[in-house]
Amino acid sequence: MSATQIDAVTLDGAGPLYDQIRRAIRDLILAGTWPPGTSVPPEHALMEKLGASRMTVHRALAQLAREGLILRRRRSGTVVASPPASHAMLDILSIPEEVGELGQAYSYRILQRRDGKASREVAARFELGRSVNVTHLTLLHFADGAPHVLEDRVIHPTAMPQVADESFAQTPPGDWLLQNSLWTQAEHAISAIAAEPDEAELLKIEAGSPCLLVERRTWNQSEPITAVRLLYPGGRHRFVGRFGPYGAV
Amino acid sequence: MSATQIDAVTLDGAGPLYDQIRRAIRDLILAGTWPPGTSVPPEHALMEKLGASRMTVHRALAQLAREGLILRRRRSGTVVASPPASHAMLDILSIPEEVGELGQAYSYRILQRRDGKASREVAARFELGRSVNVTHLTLLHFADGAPHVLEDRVIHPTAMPQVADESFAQTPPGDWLLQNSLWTQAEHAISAIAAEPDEAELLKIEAGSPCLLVERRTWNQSEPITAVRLLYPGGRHRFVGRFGPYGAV
DNA sequence: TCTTTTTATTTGCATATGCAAATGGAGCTT
DNA sequence: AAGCTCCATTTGCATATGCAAATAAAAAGA
Repeated sequence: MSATQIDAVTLDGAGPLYDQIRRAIRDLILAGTWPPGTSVPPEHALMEKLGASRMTVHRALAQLAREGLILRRRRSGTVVASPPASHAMLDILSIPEEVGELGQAYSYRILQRRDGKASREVAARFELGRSVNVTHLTLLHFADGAPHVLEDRVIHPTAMPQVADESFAQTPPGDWLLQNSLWTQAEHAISAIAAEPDEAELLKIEAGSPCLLVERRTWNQSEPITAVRLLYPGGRHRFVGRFGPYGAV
Repeated sequence: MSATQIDAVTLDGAGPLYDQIRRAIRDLILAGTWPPGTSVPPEHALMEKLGASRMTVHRALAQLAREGLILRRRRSGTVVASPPASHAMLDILSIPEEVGELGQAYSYRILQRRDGKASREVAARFELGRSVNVTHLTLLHFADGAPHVLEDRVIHPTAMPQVADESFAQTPPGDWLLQNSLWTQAEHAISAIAAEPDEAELLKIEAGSPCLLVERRTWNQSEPITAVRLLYPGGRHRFVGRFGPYGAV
C-alpha cells in the first residue's frame, strides 16, 4: 500500500463516521482512482490514518464487501473488485458470451465504420448534436453461422480516445468497451418494431417481421461513452429474468 | 410484542450468530408469518431470548433494514415493511399505475372468465397440467379509451382460494393479486411477436404488426400463484430501465 | 531442492460499555 | 381541551477488548 493510496481517503464530515469512510472509499472506486485489483489499505492502517476505531473501519469495509465493490480475504487483504459482468435481467452485455451460453459458435463481421462528425441520420437515431465527433459502427453477429443480432453503435472518443487505434478485428466493440471503459450509469430500453427491408435482408428474415429492439446507452459520471441499438429477430429471442421482491435471487 | 411472536424466532446454529438471527427473521417475513406491519421485538427482547449481545442483534436488524425488509424508528420500534411496489426494470406490476404515469385515464374490461379445469389451449399456453384447476381471465386495458394492453391470465386457486369470490369488477386481477398475495419469486420473459388476427382486432392494430409480449409467472415458495401474458402494441411501448453496475441507482 | 512447520498478518465475530438522538406518551399547566 | 414539558423507551453510533480463522510468507527440516 503506497502512501498516495491511503492519502486519497478523505472524509467529508457528513453523517456517521462509518458511512463517511464507506462513501470515501466507494467514491475512489467509482471514480476510477482505485481501479479493479488495487489493494485497499488494511483496517489498522485506515484506523490510524482516519483516527477511527477498527470496528468502525471494519463496518465500512464489510458493507462495501456486501455491496460487491471490494473483495476481502484474511491475511491477503482487501482489493477492489471487478464490476460484475452481468446484472439480472437484460444483461446481455457480451454478445459472444450470450451466444456461447446457447451452445453455439460465435463469429461477427464489421459491416461499416466511420469516424468523424455524425451524419444527419445517425445523429438523429442516437440523439446526438450534429457537430459531435463519434465512431459509428455497424456489425452483424452470427451464431453457428446464422445471423443473430444486428448492432448499430456510436462510441464517443471524448470518453474513449483509444478507439481511434482500435480496429475491432479481434474483439467486437461491446466487449472491448466492457474491458476498457468504466461506466457508472446505463439505460436500457426495449421495444418491438418491424424490420426495415435492409435490416431484414441482413438478418435473413422477412421485411416487416417483428423484432426486439434493445437500446442501451452508458455513461461515466454523466459523460456519454457509447450508445447501441441491438436488433434481434423476434421469434428466436426472448429475455428472461428471475427475481424476488427484495432483489434478484 | 406477544410471546408467540418472539418465540417464532429460532436459530439454526449454522454460521455466524448475527447471520442466523438475520436469516431467522427474514424467513419469518418471507414465509408470511410476520406480515407487513407486524412489529418486530425490540433489540433487548431478542437479546434475552436468544442469549446474544445487543450489538449482535443490532447488526442483524440493521442489515435487514438496509435490505428493506424492516423499518426501524427510534422509540417506536421496528416493523415489517411492505414489499416494494416497483422493482427497477420491467416492473409494470400495476397497469393502472403505468397508465396513470403516462397522464392518461385508465379503464378496463373483462372479456372472459372461466373457472375450472384448463382447456387444452390454455393449458398449453401456460404450461399447465390438463387437470389443474385455474381461474382463466382475459382482459383489455384502456388508456384514454384506446386499447393499451391485452391481458391473458391464469390464477391458481390453490394459492389464492379467495379468487372464487372475487368478481374483479372494481380492481383488475393484477392489482388484486398484488394486494392479496405474497410472492417470493417472479420470472419475466420479453419477446417480440406478430399479433394474431383476433388479438389485433381487440388492440385495434393490423394483424401481423409487431407486439411486445411480456410473460410473467409468480410463485410463493415454489407454489405457483399466477401466470400472465401481456401483449403491448409494438410501436407505442418501450420499457426503460436505468441503473449502475453495482445495482439500481 | 522440496516439503513441512511455524509465524505473523489480516480479516471475522462477539461482547461490554457508554452516550446520543428521536419520539410516543404521561402528566402538568393554562 | 389544548398545549407544554418531561420522561422512558428504543434505536444509532463509536469505542475497546479479546479471540478465532485463514493464509502468505518465512523458517526449519528432509
